[in-house]
Amino acid sequence: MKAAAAPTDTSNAKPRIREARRNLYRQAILDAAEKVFAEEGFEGAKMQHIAAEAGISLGTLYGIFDGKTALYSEIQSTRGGEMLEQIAREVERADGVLEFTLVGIAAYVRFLVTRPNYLRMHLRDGHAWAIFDTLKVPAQEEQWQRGFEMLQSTFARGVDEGVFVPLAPTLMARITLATHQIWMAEWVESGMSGDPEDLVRGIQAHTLRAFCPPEVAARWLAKIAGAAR
Amino acid sequence: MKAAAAPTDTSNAKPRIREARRNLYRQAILDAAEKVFAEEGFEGAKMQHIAAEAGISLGTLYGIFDGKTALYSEIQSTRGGEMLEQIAREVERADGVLEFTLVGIAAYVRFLVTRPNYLRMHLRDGHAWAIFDTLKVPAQEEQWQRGFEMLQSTFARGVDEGVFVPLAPTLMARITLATHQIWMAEWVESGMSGDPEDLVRGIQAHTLRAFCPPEVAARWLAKIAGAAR
Amino acid sequence: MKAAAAPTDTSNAKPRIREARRNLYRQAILDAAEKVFAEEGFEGAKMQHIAAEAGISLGTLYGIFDGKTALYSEIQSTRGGEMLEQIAREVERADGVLEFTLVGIAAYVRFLVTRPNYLRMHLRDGHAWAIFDTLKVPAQEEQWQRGFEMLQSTFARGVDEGVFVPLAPTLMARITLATHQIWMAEWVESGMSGDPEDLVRGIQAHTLRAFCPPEVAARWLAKIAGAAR
Amino acid sequence: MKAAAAPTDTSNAKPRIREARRNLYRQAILDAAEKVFAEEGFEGAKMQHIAAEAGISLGTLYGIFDGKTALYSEIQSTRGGEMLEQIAREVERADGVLEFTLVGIAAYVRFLVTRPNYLRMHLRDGHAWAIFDTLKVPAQEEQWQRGFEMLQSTFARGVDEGVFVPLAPTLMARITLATHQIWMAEWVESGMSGDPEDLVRGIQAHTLRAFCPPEVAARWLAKIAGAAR
DNA sequence: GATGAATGAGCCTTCATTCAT
DNA sequence: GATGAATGAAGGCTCATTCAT
Repeated sequence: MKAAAAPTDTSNAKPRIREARRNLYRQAILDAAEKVFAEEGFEGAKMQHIAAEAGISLGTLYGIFDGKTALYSEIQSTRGGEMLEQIAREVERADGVLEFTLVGIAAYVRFLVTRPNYLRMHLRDGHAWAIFDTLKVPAQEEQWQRGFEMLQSTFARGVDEGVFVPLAPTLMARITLATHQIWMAEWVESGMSGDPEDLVRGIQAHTLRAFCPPEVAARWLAKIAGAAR
Repeated sequence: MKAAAAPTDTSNAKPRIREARRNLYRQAILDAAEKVFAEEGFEGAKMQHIAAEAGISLGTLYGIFDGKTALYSEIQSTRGGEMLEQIAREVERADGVLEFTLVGIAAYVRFLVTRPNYLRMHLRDGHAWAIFDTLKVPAQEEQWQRGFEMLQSTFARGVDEGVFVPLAPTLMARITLATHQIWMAEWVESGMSGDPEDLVRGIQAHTLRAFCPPEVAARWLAKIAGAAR
Repeated sequence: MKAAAAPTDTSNAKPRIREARRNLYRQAILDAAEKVFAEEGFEGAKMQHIAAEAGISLGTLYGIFDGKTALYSEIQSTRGGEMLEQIAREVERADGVLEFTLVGIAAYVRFLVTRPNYLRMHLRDGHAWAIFDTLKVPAQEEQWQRGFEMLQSTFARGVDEGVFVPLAPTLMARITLATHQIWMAEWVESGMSGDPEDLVRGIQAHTLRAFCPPEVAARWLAKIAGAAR
Repeated sequence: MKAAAAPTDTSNAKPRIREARRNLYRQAILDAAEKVFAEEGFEGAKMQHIAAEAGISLGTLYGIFDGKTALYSEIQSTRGGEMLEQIAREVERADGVLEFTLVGIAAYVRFLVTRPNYLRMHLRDGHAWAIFDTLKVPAQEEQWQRGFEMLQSTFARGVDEGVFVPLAPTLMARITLATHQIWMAEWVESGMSGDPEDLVRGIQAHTLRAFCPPEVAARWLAKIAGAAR
């Protein structure tokens, strides 16, 4: 029968190829969804719109993701994981709590700055991450838990070592993130045209001023300025 | 002739009562809506749900407010206005830029802490106020513009006088608000049981550390600690 | 108790007075409804609007009429009855079938011309009266049946006497009415400013031409022209 | 490479089929809507009802038409256009103003008689076309304007040539249409069982009697009677 | 009796999701 | 596997009608 040769028939494709195509779609969908969620928000985003943006059909989309929520969830999970990995990778070569913190900030900002759509989704969620029961999907929560713990424990250590003023580490972590977001929101608003490294230094400086005892802050602020020269 | 008593005459005292009841409903609706918006967000909120929460019918709700957007808008407008007024009233007796800032922070926090539902709506909006084009209703924008200008110009003055480090006033204003919100989010999350005055002092201290030169920060931190004793 | 003297209390009014007031309301409502139905059509008309136009409350309106349909029905019934009565009164002094017809036309037109709102309702209904199953209310049907019979039997007699060409009397009656309506629609459209007597003569002439044998038409057209001098 | 057969390629023959099915639905919807509008009127018609009548779901209906008004508009526009075209086509072979008029009448009647639902919608609108500002949709107005001009200018020419009595062409056009409608309403009411050609001849005869000088009318009435033998 | 505030059924429309082709 | 047409549940809003004051 000639049916087997119909253009859409892929039943004789090797599993490897099938998997590869599936991953291709997956990525295209995630990219498209990120863009649409960034522009329209979760409720405003239409599945049809996402499928069109990805250049596939609704059916294919649903064949790969279970629904709108699952898709959203997946983005948060994937991007969040990537972000955490990248941060973890970069902070490895850091020496000491403060350098660890500053490098982490830089990694975090650099990651988001190169993923503007995810950044915009992130900013849209606002402080949702700071009040966990308003998060749309559990995946977000898990990621944030992991990231938070990393950040929190760093702050806790820093407080112990005296490089940070005595504040609740949780609060410090949240404020740090919120501050980052404000800075990046401004960067988005101004057309994403500013130099991301200025952004990094600005946030680092602010963090030092906000959380370190004066003399510690002064020392490190000088270092940053020196590096920027 | 006693024409004034003709059957169709309603000019007696009725309007007063009518008005009173109307205001009663109005308030009940606003409270209910605030609660529902706080819990479900704008898109997730259902008019039917709001009406039920207010203990009235859909028809009555629509008799008083023009629709979902109008209702949301009204809350933002009213609460936003109240908040700005309260802040303006309290900062009047402040002396100097820094005291002005600290009193303003206290007023802002105290206002929101006593309106938890509005606070939660506020936190839901997240940074929408920081990227103006994502605001849902014009009323919100106007309010924020006014509030922002107040805050910004204060920071600008403070930078000129040397009580603040040299940062862009817009950024300072946004960071301040974001930080407040984080602190309050944590307070909400912990069941709204902590002493709001601790909240006030925490935020004030953080603001001082983050934006003032060390010696200025030190002096005022001492003052705050003294007052709290 | 002083309650008995409250302005809206009418329990001690004499039945005569009560009846009189009721009729007063009745008329006010009918006038208001006629106007609103004329302007907005049946579906577009709002009971609230009608009550306001009549200067009374919705409750009073519903105390006197059973609902929107009943109100509409009542107008059709009342106005239709009035119209038929007036026509019957005027044609009494007519001599012969043709004069009877011409006087009837005049009476019909004069009636509607002095009730522009009812006329507009009438025109809005279009040919509803010509396809009985689209009539909104039974009252309309009864009235039209009576009026139709009058007109039909006149045409039937005229056909017998040879003053009309042989056509189905029902059809003749309907065409006559439709033609009237067109003429009046034009009059309404032009701002109701033309002389109604020109309208009467125009319609009479058209009817003569359309339904009489040539020589009969010619004779009566001359009479009409003569009367108009 | 056989890129044309890639899984996401749909450029084959599918669009043809899709278009065909779409047109099928389109027609089914238009038919259903025509019927429902005919029976219930515009306001009374429910979209759910139309979808059910067409044997499809609401979603599909809305996928093809933008809404109730658009659907109504489309019917008026399409049917009106078809009618005008058919009339224009048939009157082409007419010779002289009077034959032109008679052929036009025949074409108009024959068109509506074969589209009973559109006819009933048409009759429901009543004289709306005679008072343009009551038309529901712009599409209707345009169609009527075009048709009217055709009819009017024919009457105007006929008046000039002396084959019609001197009456305002606008009025003549309107009366003609109203008369047609009455005749057709009767035909509908009687179960649409009468011979449409009788209808045509009846209306033609009436038009001749109503608008032509006696001798002209006599001559053409004889012609019609001859043709019917 | 008079009022008009209150009710809630019902309608148009959207969009996440399914499934026949 | 891929498609996208088809589905229908659900929500915002209106307005005829009722009934407590």
